[in-house]
Amino acid sequence: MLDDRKKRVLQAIVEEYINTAEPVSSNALTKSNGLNYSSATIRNEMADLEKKGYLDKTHTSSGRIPSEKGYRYYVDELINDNDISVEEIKYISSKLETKVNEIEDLTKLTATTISEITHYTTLSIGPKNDEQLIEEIKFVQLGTRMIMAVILTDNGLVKETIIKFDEDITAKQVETVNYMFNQKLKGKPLETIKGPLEEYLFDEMQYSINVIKPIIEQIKKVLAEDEKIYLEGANKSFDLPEFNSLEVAKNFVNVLDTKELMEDMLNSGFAQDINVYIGQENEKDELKDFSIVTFKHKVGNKDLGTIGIIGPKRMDYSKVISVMKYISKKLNDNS
Amino acid sequence: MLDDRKKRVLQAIVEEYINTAEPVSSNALTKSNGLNYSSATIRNEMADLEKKGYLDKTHTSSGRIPSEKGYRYYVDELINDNDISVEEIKYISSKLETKVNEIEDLTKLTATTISEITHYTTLSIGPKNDEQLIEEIKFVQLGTRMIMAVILTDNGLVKETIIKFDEDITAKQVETVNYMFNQKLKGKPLETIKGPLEEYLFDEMQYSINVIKPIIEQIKKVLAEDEKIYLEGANKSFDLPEFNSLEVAKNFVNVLDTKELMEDMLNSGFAQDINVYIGQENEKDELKDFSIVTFKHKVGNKDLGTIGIIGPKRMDYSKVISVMKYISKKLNDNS
DNA sequence: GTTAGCAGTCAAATAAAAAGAGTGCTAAAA
DNA sequence: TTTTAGCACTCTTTTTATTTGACTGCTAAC
Repeated sequence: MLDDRKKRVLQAIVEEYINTAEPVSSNALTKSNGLNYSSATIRNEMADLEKKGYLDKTHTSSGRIPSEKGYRYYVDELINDNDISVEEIKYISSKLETKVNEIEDLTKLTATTISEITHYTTLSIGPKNDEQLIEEIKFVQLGTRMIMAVILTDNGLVKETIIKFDEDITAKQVETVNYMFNQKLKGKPLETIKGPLEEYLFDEMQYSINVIKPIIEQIKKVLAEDEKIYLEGANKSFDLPEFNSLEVAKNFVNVLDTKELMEDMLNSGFAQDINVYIGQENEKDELKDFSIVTFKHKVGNKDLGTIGIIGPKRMDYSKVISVMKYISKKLNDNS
Repeated sequence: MLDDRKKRVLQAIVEEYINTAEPVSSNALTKSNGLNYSSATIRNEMADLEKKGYLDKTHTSSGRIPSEKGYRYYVDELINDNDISVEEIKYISSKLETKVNEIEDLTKLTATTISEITHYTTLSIGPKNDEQLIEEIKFVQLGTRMIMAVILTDNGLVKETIIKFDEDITAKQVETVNYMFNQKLKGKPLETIKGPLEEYLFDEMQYSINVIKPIIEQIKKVLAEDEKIYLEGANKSFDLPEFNSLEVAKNFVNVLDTKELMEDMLNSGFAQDINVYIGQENEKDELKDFSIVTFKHKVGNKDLGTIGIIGPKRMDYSKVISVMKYISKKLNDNS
């Protein structure tokens, strides 16, 4: 579609703009990137690229900036997905050696690492747990009126919650509950608990409904609770020139303060493990000014959670994607 | 020190400025607050108050704004600490009826409520736990190579963590560990665990040092982990005119993104249960543009955590303090 | 196909002028 | 002695005009 020189011009403009945040002039390009043509020639190419929709102007006599279509073409066709230095590789390796006990901690650690290398704001969320299978539910008595429920899944997820009662609980009761829950739920997907659990548990346990009811309520509540989203490096974005616009800055804080938006970001359709959404490609209006790169974090087929990067459309896609790919490879090699 | 009319003028200026965010002119005051004097008279009073340091001007011919000394005087002497409407009382009551299972959840709930009523950004942190006494430590086997430790304190705090091993663990070992830890730690303050625990546990348990060592490490790690700080309503601040200055906005995001600053805010000396820090009164430079109100949240003598409000110096101190006092009273009455 | 060169465009920076909100002070009134 | 009317003066904000400079588009020559 685009001939070779046009591709080179487009790539040069995108990369220059990512670096400088200033509209790129024909003159600026003659010096760089092996584009040994006069500015007039470049100007002709630029005019063509603009006509085709890959470039925009901020005003009639300004330099060019990439359009969203331009960024998209760059991401799909021109990107260098190995844009990662030796130092960065070293840094990532050392970070990933940290020992963690819970899955979510690994995802958080990865998110932090990405944020540190790319200088963008990252979000992370633990694995979706609905499909995970219940391996065991343990009930531990913590006091005369307090027990703890611990749910283990085949994926290594551990979820625990405390349940308080208005009356004393006997060890026998805990034991019965323990037996009953495991009897009914072992091997079932975690989402079973979210369903009408009462029905088939109550029948058999009429005798201690006042014990079992608060348990079910609390467990449901904990599982229903929105997953925690971890935010890393919010202030980093504010050093970018885009955020000198109060409107953009406000919008950004608003996004980070609105859980639904963040969940939406992290859960948008996953054609690939790495997905890029540029400006208007985001469904939510609030995100139209930003680009988002999501990264489905997994080892083998085991889902570890999702990491999202949010930044300006003028994001360093090469760097971001390179880092994600490298981390993904590294994690899978290690295991 | 200040005669009655001066107090009334100062109070009117502070309140007017809190409402409008605009320098207050002598004219604006003649209409309000039962100050039935001509603007010239008010001007004379204002000039006096300025000479005494309670007011500032933004330029020679501008209206007046309160100085930090002015705000301080207002907070100490002129404030109405019952500035709370029937609707607000209803709202708070309904909120506080929500059943919560963990202390931190109550503190979080309270923080959310305060944020919703005052429209300021709030931070909250759970109770300091160092002085709490260990009531019991339970070890629960979750798998052949995984156990969970649950620490209960006299204050109702529950802290749990997972420990993974490189080799299989027997039920007998867990039992021994259980016995040993409780033997040594029951009734001791939680901070004991942070100390050189190994010394007197290792001696007696040489035989299973490879079991006990990872346990100690992990428990220490969990307790050492910085307390989680919950943030509520960050974007609310951005609607305030103060935050139209990019510098202020940036500073604010920076504060909220820097854990140490937030911890500092929440832990500054507690002469009273409610403390107000106005602008320069804050120790940290980064907070000099803001006012902070901290609220030591407790029932009886039981510490439940701390809540902090951060906003511009032009904060509605009356509202904030009234809400805090009301919640405090309410909680203590209920229990 | 490429390039030099020039006219034309627009944003950004600088300067000058006008409008408006308030104060401080003085002298008169209460 | 306290209060107030009124006016000159100050300083910000808004508006308008002017200049500068970075680019482009286009044409004609290479």
